[in-house]
Amino acid sequence: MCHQTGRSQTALLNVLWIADPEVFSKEIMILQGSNIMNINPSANSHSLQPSWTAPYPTCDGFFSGQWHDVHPQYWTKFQVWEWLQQFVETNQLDASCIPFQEFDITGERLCSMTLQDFTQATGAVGHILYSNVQNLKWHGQYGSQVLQSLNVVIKTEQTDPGSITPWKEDTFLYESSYDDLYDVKAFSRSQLSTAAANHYNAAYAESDVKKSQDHPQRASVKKHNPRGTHLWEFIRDILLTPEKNPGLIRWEDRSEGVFRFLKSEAVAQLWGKKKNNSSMTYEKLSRAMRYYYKREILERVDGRRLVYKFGKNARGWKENDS
DNA sequence: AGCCATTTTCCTGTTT
DNA sequence: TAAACAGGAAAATGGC
Repeated sequence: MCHQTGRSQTALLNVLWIADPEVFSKEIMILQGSNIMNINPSANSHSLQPSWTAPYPTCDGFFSGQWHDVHPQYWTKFQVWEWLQQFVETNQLDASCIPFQEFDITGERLCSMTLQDFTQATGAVGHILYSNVQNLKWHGQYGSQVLQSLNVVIKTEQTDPGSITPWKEDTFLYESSYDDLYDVKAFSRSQLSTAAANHYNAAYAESDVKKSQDHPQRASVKKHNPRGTHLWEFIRDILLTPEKNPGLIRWEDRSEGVFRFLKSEAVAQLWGKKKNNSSMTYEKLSRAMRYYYKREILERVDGRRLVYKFGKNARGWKENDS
């Protein structure tokens, strides 16, 4: 298979996990929404010089004219490339995994590619790319805003009507119940890598509101819980709540409580935001995580970067826990 | 005011 | 080489 970084195993798992096209398209849309993607081809490690040279039309509106607004059949070469780049980004793959030169094609050609074409071009990742294209071809939301699409996708995940408010631009500002008021807009626009953060902040702030409304006693501060929510609970809650977790942390082994940070710095930023600490980093967050080993809230997972496992003193992460 | 749990910050060294 | 991991030390934080 193609060359990968040390993340090869987990990257593959990641890809397989994300095979659910609905989840995948949601992630794409969320990430796309914050320009997390680098659309400068020269910055890509592949240094591909695509044949398209026309500058990409400027987006005055919120993401108008980008690949997700258009049926893949009508994608330009740039849009195909953009979609691929997003795929790599979302899955934290090494860019060398994808032979970009094989995709110097228009959307029309892309849509005509068979599964075999994809697997020949990209190996094991091919079937995911193929299914994503098929999904976009037949079930995509086009012609308008990402946000509209996002709402649709979120609605499809909504099992408890009324429990989730669709995420909208104008609902960025939330009144949070117990720990802070997120100026999500100001925060997320200024941070790296945080379309994820945008979405997360909105969802997280809202669920805090809901939690305190439903369970006022839980919102009250418990003994020696100086900051309202412990770090491990914050991490757990991201994992347990898909709408809070647009590709930030992912289960590696759900039943064993093994999980992996996908966007470690973005999570740190969010933790910092929650604690009103703009200088939080993954390095500092991870030090706090390591203290949990001794308390058996976490167990070590040797040899796997960014991977942790809940320990016997961590509560509420198991599937049957409420 | 002081104690305590829980980080946060900083650091040096090691591993991947 | 960069990023992540390890863990000591000390400071900060905020509830009790």
